[in-house]
This record gives sequence, C-alpha cells and structure tokens, in this order.
Amino acid sequence: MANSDPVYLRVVEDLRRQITEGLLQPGAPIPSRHQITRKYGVGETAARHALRVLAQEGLIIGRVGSGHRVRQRPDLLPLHRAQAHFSTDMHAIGRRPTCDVKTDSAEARPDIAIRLRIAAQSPVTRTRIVYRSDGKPVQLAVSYEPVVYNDGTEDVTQVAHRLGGNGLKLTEVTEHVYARVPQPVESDVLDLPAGVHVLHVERTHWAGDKPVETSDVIIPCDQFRLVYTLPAPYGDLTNR
Amino acid sequence: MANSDPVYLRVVEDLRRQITEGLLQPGAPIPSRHQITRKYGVGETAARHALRVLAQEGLIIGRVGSGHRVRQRPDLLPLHRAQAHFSTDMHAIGRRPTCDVKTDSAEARPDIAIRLRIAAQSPVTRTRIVYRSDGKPVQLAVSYEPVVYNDGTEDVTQVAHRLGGNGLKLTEVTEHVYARVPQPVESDVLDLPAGVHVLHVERTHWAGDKPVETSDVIIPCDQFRLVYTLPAPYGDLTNR
DNA sequence: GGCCATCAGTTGTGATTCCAACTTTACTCT
DNA sequence: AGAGTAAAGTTGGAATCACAACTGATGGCC
Repeated sequence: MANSDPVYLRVVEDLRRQITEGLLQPGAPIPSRHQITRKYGVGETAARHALRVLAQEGLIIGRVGSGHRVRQRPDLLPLHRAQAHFSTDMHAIGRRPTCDVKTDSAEARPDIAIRLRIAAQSPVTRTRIVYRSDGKPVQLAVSYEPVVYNDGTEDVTQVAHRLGGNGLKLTEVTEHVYARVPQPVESDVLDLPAGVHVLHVERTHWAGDKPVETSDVIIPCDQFRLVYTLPAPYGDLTNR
Repeated sequence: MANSDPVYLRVVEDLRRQITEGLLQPGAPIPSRHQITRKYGVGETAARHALRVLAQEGLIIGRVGSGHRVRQRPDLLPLHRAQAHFSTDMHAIGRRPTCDVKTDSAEARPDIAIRLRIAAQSPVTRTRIVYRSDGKPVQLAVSYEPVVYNDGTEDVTQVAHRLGGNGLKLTEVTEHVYARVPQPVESDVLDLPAGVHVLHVERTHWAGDKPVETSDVIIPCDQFRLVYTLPAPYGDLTNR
C-alpha cells in the first residue's frame, strides 16, 4: 500500500517521523534537495515538494542559501504561545522584528470591565503593542489590566512573568476568535484597506477564577491561518 | 514593483481578489491550469502553483477530473463553526462523512460541573460523537450538558437550535486550546498511537452568563493546523 | 427514450532543466 | 595574519513535458 503512495510522501513521512520523535532537534539541518534525491532515490520535484509540505506544516523553515532547519512548532500551540515565537521566527528568516509598546493613562472602560469582572467604573490600564517586521506593522495587540496590577508605568509584554513574581499563578487563557473586527477602531495602525478580513482574538488571562489581563489581538488574514484540514487526499488541500 | 514579483503571485492575487470581492461566489468554477496559462500568459508551473496556494489558503477546493471551485471558508471561522463544515466539505471531495452519536445515562462528574457552573454532584448527560470520513474516525467530540437541558434521550448535534427553541439564546463560545490530550482516556476511539500530538479544544457554550453545554473536541494534529504565518516571503512558508 | 461507451478536459504527481539570489566556506593576496 | 574575493552549495521560481486517474458530456446504439 505504501507502494502506491506518492513518492514525495515517503520522504515527508520519514522526515516528519524523525522530527516528531526527536531524532532531529529544533535547529538541526534538514537534508538539502540534492541530498534528498540521492538518499531517497527520488527526483528533484519530489524532494522539493516534500520540503515544501514540511515547511507548510511548520515543522521546518527554509532560508535561501542556508538550507532548511527544524523549527520550533508554534503551529500546534495556542495562539498566545504562537505569538511568543514572533521574534524568534522573524530572526530565523533574517527579518528584523520590532514592537512599539505604548501604555495609556488609566481610565474607565465599562466594556472591558465586564471582561475583567471588575466594577464598571474601575479604571483600567491600556497597553497597545504594534508588532513590526522590517518596520511594517503586521500585528496589533491591545491589552487591558486593572490598575491594581499596573498603574501605567510599565509595559505588559511580560505579563505572565511579572504577575508570577507578584505571587499570582496564571492558570488558564480564554480565547474568543472572530473573523472580523468588531469595530473598525484600531485598524488604522495596521494600515488595512477598508472591509478587509482580520482574525480577531479576544484573550483573557486568568489567575484561578480571577481575570488579571484581557487583550484584543488583531491579525490580518493573510498573516494567520486557522486551517481545518483532514487526511489525504483532503488533508493537504494543496498537493493531493 | 509588481514587475519583480513572482509570476504566480499575479495569478493568485487576481483570483483571490475576485473571490474576496464576491465576483466569484462559493461553488463557482476556477479557470483550469490550461486556461490560466493562456489567460495570464504564464507557464504551467506558475498556474499549478497559484492554484495550490489558493487551495492551501482554503479559498478553493480541487477535485480530480472536475476542476477547482470556490470554497466556503471554514479556515477563517472559529473552530466550532469550522466543525460545522465537516459534512459539507467531506461531500465536496467525494468522501462519505458519518458520525456516531452515543448518549450515556446521566451521572455526577465534579470536574465537568465546574465548567458548567453547577453543583458538584449534579448529574450531567454525556454525548460522544465520533466523526468519520469513509469509516475512518478522524475526530472525537465529547459533550456534557446539565440534565435539566437533556435527560439523555436526545443527541446534542443540534444543541444551538434546540436550546434556541427553549428560549435560550447562545451568546458566546469559549474555547481553550491545548496541544496534547490532558488524559489519554478517549484516544482509543480515534485509534491513535501512544504519545501522539492532538489538538484538544475545551469548548463551552454560554447563554448569557450561564454555561449550557461544554465539550472536549480531540483532533489529531495531522488533521488540524493552527498555522501562524506572515506575509511574503515569510507568509507562505512553502513557496517563497 | 434510455443506456452505455467513448472522449476531451482536469487534477495530481513526477522528471528534468535552468536561473537568480543568497549564504557559507575556502582560498588567495596583500 | 587579516581582509577581500571566488567558488560551491542552497532555496525559490519557472518552463516544459509526460502520465495515471478521474469527471462530465457527447453521441451512438438498442
């Protein structure tokens, strides 16, 4: 049965096995196109195709001139963990990741207060983080905290660490995912054309049963995919 | 600048624009490989590549012998909406979707009671749904409801409709996403090898501030991707 | 009219070849 | 020795050709 399978799948499955089993650790080099043709006795098309599929799965990452390497796997992690890979992934492909962090003075936000389970008129601290790749903004995160946790003098990028230091243990994260911006408020920062689809993630960090921070993450659709796939021939919608 | 762009991107962008702008409605046929080579004056490789990229984005779906068509877009929807497309998507590619629904008699489940915000000893109704594609199980959903909503005599597949009929309006859905099974309990149904990665979604349907149903959805990783991508050349990790 | 076979069209896969841009390494020259 | 250069290797993009499996429609035959 494995005989009738596409040739490139043999390569994909063998390399994937080596990666998932830990034989190839993150950062380890993957055989090049030429090496694959020799090792597996396949054509160049199949080798290239195999690498493409693995890259598309997020298992490896390629760089012109340098080769493919095993990648950390943000694709299988929740969004808030995947986001933590932004900087490392940008570096991995030679891009310069930056982010602006701007913390506003505290004010009352009844809509946010509901999410934070606090009194409607309690002031919250707003932090806006614009993630950029080579200067181009590609992601916007707007984070809100009760003022008791942050009076506006520090940024929220390391919220987990800091709150951990305060003796609060973050136990879970709630994410609501929408396919559109609820309001067109913040889209100016990302320089999106009107009516564009975005992925909107409303995220709340909880410590026990108490929410300590909530945020809205806005990512244009061409930058995030929540792909629902099934095994072959449905699985890789692209290749089979 | 558009001159130095890859040729296949011209095709991708033009077709994508037509789809997102609604010129090509879901179900509409996409030009074939040959037609693309003629219309856009590109080679067959570029045409194939363009179709592959659009398929990988979930915008179109291909079928051998029949061609590509504009697809519904479950990829940009929350998981619980994407799941609703299981049956239609399976049909679209000529697979036979089935699902077993089994509802247990009610018993007390303190762990679930916490999620449903009910008393620890209150009985809950458990419903297990095994989604199959051509008989092969590809997805498992275990759903729990307070017995007040379901005494075990009906299944939960249409929970939204039924509760809507009861005068309850479902307002939001909470999803917690994990990269591994918390317990190895249910994995036997899916016939997964030990230690395999799965996407575990803990989902709760709320009516106002009252949870009415909670479920665990378990999907093997090769069947679901939460792909974190950025624009070219990072965007399509596979092709550029 | 209804049924069946044929055929053109389409996708998925594959081989082969080529080139530009880039990275890394090794080497040569000062 | 150090710096700059050249060469080899790598990826991404692209063209061209080929074939198996499948679909849909056409047309002929009963």
